[in-house]
Amino acid sequence: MLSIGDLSRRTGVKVPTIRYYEQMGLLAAAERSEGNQRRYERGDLERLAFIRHARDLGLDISAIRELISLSEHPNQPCADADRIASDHLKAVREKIEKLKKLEQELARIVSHCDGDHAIEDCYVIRSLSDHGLCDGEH
Amino acid sequence: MLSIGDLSRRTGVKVPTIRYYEQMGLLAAAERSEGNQRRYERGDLERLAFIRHARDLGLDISAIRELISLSEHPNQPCADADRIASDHLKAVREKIEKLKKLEQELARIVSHCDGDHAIEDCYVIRSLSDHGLCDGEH
DNA sequence: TTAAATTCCTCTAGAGACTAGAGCATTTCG
DNA sequence: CGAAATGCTCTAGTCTCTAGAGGAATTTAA
Ligand SMILES: [Zn+2]
Ligand SMILES: [Zn+2]
Ligand SMILES: [Zn+2]
Ligand SMILES: [Zn+2]
Repeated sequence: MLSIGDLSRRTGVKVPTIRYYEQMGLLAAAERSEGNQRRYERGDLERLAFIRHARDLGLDISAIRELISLSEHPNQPCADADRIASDHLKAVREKIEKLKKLEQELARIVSHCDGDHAIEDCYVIRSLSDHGLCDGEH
Repeated sequence: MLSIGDLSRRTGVKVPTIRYYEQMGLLAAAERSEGNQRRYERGDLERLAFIRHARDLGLDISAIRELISLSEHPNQPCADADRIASDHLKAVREKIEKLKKLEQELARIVSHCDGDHAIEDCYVIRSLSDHGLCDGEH
């Protein structure tokens, strides 16, 4: 039986975060010691590692909740799990595209300023005041 | 004199957001009508457009607050403004790098699953359970 | 065995950048 | 003049945690 601190050390998930996941319904409510402290076993360790890995890949809590509930029906088809992952991949790609546009615009703005003149002539300030100076939309 | 709704229509910033910016100290507290409604003039329009553009470029409230206070000292050197923009550009680039790693990993995971088998054999679920199947870190 | 050190408990609040809604007041238009 | 549109303040909710208060349980060392 592991304490919440043990679980935390073994998974790299902070103690309050573990309690938060329990509250959000990702982890089943743990058994308790006589003194009301949480006690975990191997299965909880695995599930928390699953959650952690999914979070690291950027999935949100509700997606993880779905994935967990899917994984509890091993004989069902995996189409839903596939869709969740594909949707997330799509969202990540869209985010990258947006950030790339920002990056281009910001790089252009920064390149016009050598940091060595007065604010009133500064291209950084001027281009923030006037989107007309930008190349694209954002 | 413009009402808050006029300002909103002309800048594309929603009314509650304008009030929020005032509360955060980005916009000066507006003059008021006899009936206590906010009244704006041209200068406020320009400042709000500045804020909006900076937000669209991903700068956060505190960076914008700094930029505004810098722009009120037109004769000072622009090194600080330059630094704020460069730091932000750097942060955007780092975010892109992280997302690209996620994208690769997710694309790999999704490509191993055709969505047409049982959950217990599903590569999506298995790779979430085991980071060892991943190519890189995240 | 007992005292000290560590870990644990619950609950509340805060982060960031808004957004939604309640309940009421003012302004505008026909 | 009366209805519709717009405005006001205040509170609470979004999301994923994180920090802290105040107190209880557990572990370690003397
Ligand atoms: Zn400059
Ligand atoms: Zn622009
Ligand atoms: Zn599959
Ligand atoms: Zn991984």
